[in-house]
Amino acid sequence: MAHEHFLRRLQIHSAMAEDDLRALQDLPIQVRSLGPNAPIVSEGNRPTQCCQMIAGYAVRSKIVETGRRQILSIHIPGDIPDLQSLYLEVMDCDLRTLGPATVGLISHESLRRLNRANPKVAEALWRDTLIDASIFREWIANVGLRPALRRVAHFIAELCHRMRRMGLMAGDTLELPMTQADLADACGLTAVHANRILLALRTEGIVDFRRNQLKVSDEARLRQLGGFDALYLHQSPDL
Amino acid sequence: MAHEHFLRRLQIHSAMAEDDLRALQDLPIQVRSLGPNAPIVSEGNRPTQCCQMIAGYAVRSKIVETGRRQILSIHIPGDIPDLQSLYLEVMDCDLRTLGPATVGLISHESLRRLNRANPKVAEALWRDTLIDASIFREWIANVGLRPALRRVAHFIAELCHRMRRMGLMAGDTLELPMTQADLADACGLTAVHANRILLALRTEGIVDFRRNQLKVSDEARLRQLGGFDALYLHQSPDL
DNA sequence: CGGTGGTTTGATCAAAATCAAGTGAGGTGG
DNA sequence: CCACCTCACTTGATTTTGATCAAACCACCG
Repeated sequence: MAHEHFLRRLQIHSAMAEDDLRALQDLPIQVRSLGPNAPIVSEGNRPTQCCQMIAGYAVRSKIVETGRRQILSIHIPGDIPDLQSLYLEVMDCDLRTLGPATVGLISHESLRRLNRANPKVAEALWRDTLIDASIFREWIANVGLRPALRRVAHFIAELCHRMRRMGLMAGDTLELPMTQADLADACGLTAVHANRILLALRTEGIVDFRRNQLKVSDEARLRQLGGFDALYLHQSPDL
Repeated sequence: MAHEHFLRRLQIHSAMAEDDLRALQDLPIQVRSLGPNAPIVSEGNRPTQCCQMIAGYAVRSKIVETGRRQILSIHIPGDIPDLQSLYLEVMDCDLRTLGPATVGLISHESLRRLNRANPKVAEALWRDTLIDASIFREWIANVGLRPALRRVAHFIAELCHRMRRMGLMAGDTLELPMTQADLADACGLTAVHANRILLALRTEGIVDFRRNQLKVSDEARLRQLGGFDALYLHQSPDL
């Protein structure tokens, strides 16, 4: 079922009644499989649909004048990484897959109609974009003032928390098709330095990330190192 | 009139009909004067109202485990820096004034009621929070991968653009009650280094920021240096 | 007049970038 | 099946950027 993760995602922060859920489930969705590193939408585009992650990962990113790339967010199944495009005409960043991924496309038109018809759903989607913004705030602080080791730790801690919460990470390992250069771009580091940080985390016995396999041996220390506190993810209190 | 800047602000990105504007104007608002560096809301709070800037500046910020502070955004008259609190229960960052400021408080209840009654207005406010998020994205890229000089240049270029657009900056100077330490916190630098960067910008004849007075002598070079492109501010095309 | 908070300057240090050269695994075509 | 290629990763040496430490300086204020 294409909507399964999506509904779970929204219910993490917004309580909804049966008919709200049904209305969401009735949204027409067009499923598409994408290869690794495939563009979904790019800066300057004017999309007419939103993209919901069904399987795999995607990242939003920007290129600055010096040619370097910054990853702004990472997205997991259930996320709608470009929900902002529903009310912002033009994309201000790129969105592309990390590994192979499958996404569901939902037209702006059907989403806007649903928003007008169902304020509860509109509120949930709005809240979703607000949490998106909250994560950006945390990332500004992360790249702005944490040293590299803590910065990488925070990134991994957040990812694990979000994956676990969606039931997508059972034990302590995760399939994560991300190169060290990608990780570097997400943390505002160079690939070389990211490599050394990963080595440090490995020898410390905290996390081992190699060959697209992430193994978290000491999640408590990881969180503590990264100063990770899930408050900014705004999940409902009983989760 | 307390709503003046606020309405202008919303109309920068959202076209609204007469009665939408009137509905906004009818929102009950409680005006309050604040001293410099005064807290408005803090991380962990559960506010029941939003704060609209009428005069002066405010910043949102976070403190991380190492004790350092990161400024996440700067707010000018017309902004609603904590609009996100309308649908996010608990504050994930602090909000405080920079210099003396006057703000207008609007209850969540009245805003939520207006949102339900008037979808056009709800859409405008939603869009406002989406632009807020877009600015965060730009800031992640700014602190993540620009060297200090460009970073400060981008910060100042953005501020000038936003002020000018609101009709709050006529010539090339601006009253800006911000210390060099504040500027450093906004750019993820130390105060000492921020000082040296400001010196460089001054001797280059680009901007002169001293004693709360910002003078922009060469805005073109400032923008070019900071790689500033207003796209991410999502103003309507005719502005 | 002496505080105090903000700014300036200098000297030193540490973190991360850059430059450079490998290694190693997987994939393709001869 | 092997040779070769490419891309990701690794490691070392060096340089740059910005942080840290320390000490003045300055303006404003009580």
